[in-house]
Amino acid sequence: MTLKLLECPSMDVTTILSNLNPAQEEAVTSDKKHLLVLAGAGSGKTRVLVHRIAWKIQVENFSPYSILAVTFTNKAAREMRERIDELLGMPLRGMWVGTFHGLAHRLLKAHWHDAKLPENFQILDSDDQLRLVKRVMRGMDLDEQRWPPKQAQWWINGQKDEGLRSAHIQEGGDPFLTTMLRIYRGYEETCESLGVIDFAELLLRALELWKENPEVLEHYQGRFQHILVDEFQDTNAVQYAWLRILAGTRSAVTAVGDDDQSIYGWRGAKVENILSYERDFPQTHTVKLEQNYRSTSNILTAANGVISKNAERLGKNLWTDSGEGESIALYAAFNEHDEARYIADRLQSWVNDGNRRDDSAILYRSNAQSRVLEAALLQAEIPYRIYGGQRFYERLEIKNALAYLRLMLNCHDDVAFERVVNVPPRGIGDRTLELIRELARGNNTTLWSAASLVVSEKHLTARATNAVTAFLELINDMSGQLEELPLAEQAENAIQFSGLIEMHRREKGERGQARVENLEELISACRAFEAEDRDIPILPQFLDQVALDAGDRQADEDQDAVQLMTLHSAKGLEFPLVLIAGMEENLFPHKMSLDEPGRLEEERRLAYVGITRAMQKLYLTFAESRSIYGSESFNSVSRFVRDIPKEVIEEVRIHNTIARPTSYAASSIQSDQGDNTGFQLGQQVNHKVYGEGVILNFEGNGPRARVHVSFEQVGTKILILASANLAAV
DNA sequence: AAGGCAAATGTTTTT
DNA sequence: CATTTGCCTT
Repeated sequence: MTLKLLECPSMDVTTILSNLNPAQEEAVTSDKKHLLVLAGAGSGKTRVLVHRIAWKIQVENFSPYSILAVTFTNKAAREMRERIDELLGMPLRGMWVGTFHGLAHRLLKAHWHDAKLPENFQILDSDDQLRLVKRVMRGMDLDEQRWPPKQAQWWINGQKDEGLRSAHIQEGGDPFLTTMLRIYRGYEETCESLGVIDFAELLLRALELWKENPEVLEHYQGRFQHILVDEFQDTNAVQYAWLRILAGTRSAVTAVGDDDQSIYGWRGAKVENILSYERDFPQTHTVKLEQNYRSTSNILTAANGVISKNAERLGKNLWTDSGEGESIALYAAFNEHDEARYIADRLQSWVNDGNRRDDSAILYRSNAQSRVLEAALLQAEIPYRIYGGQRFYERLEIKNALAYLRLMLNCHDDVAFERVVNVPPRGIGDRTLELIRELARGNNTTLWSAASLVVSEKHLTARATNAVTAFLELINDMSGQLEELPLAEQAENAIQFSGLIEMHRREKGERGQARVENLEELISACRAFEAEDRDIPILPQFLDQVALDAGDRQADEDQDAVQLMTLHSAKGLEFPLVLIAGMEENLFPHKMSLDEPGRLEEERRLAYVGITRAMQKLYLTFAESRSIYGSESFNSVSRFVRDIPKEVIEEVRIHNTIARPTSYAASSIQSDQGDNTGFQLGQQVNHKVYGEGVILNFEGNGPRARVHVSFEQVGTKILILASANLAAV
């Protein structure tokens, strides 16, 4: 017994500290009250966090029960827990690890009464929220053209992220503010009466719970002696306030972040929180992690070159002791198709050189860019996997199925009721529904009760009454069968009896098929779901989890595939090979961010994030001509490319010297040039002698046209189309 | 009440 | 260009 106690800690100290560099070790073992770790990209940020937790538990003998670790994404939370378990060699019990939203939810569930919420409050996702905002606005008779509901939703969330309720906001003479405020008030009231809360509300309520209930706060302040926060630069005002109040004067806080990787300002994140930290948490020890273990020095030179142009920085300089590595390739594509083809071609040789596709990624600024890239990969038969885009639990068919499950659990769930009362179509139209809504408002009851009343009091035509009755009975029957069934069977019943699956089966095209498959996927997800608490029925647990987790693991991980994603979703990831497409002004930096210096700096940080994802080889590509929304635009190469020191860049093809059409000429010439030639601008062609190339320009029409082709081997040639014998590739 | 057509509308995203 | 949204007809 004694022997064991003596033996273990010393062994653990070596395990916990082995393979840490001096800065990392300093951060892990720091015993000043608070700790701020400014961790550059690829400097071992998560590692420090995980090892510090292990240090607190195994060396300083803190109970896991007294530790709280907060992240932004479910994925990060899962990963952190796994890595701690792994390091300690056993699963941790009692420690709270979760997202801000997940933890807030947990608190509100435990203290629903003090938080002034109904016990079974529901969480609105942004789609539900938008529907509600629309509903509120319609009730106010606002012109949806003049006041877009999306904008109102955005505005409300912005206020909530700042911790402002409608009552806190001063009304000026500004008609915009007046209207937004009116909507905000109406929306607050509606949420209140429905017993639903949106994502921002989750955080705000949790903060207010503590502010207004000192005894609740006291309990958690006493419990959590150590609070650790990941991605600190992404915290918004409410999250920061939440941390401060929880920490109080006793708890020790560790914040880990990187001001250079703050890319969510548009969502309410405040980099300034890093600056306020040392002021608000006195006795802070600050450690900078600047040694990078990820990238070659050429890649870091490029990254530093880009980020150093930002004025608002705490200042860090990444370095590495690994070698220079390969130079950064820059490709000037003729248009977006040429760009995509080049990328596919580079990926092909990556694989031919014996590398895995999994180790490569194509990054872009906006999702719209993925289409062309996909087409090129498809043609080159390179398997790929797209991240982002629509999330599993946000898909229409999935949300409908979940709405049925929610109704089965609680028929007074108005949000779910509205969603599926006429899906699939069962003859309950707008007129009928409006009557039910009115009745519900008048009697201050739920839609379900109002619908029952409409039936029993025969307010409607026989046909409509029958339709409503059928719906009420359907839900009743389905709820009746709920008892004691495994979750997967409950879901299967919901999908089956509601007619959802039948509706999508009949839907024509691939879309219907995909939706049927998604519904089946939902059943598998139910089968795989494990209840956290065995004493509570499984369905409500599942629905809560689903509300807080987008379910982004849907992509099948089996196949070795190239990863496609936006620069935003690439944060936190790394790949030996990275290709960043669309390095053009107006696209990246995006034209919407050009006017405000602050937003431009954020774009620059995004470029920094993108570049630092690369471990071995980085390609940057841009297109001289790109069609966006059908019309062609000519953008110059991104300023971020120009900020990379020349000596680490290798231009793949000398910029062709052929005068490219000005936008004026383009509109008049392009419509008739190249007609009847069988080829188009930017097309990849093959020539018997010169090899492969891309069509840059036409002179004249038909077979007698002359064509400018840029060949990979021999540069640009001008050929007579009729005698050149070009073959399409 | 449901299906069809014209018009509008396009960053980034987690929870 | 492509997709979604709203309006209008049947």
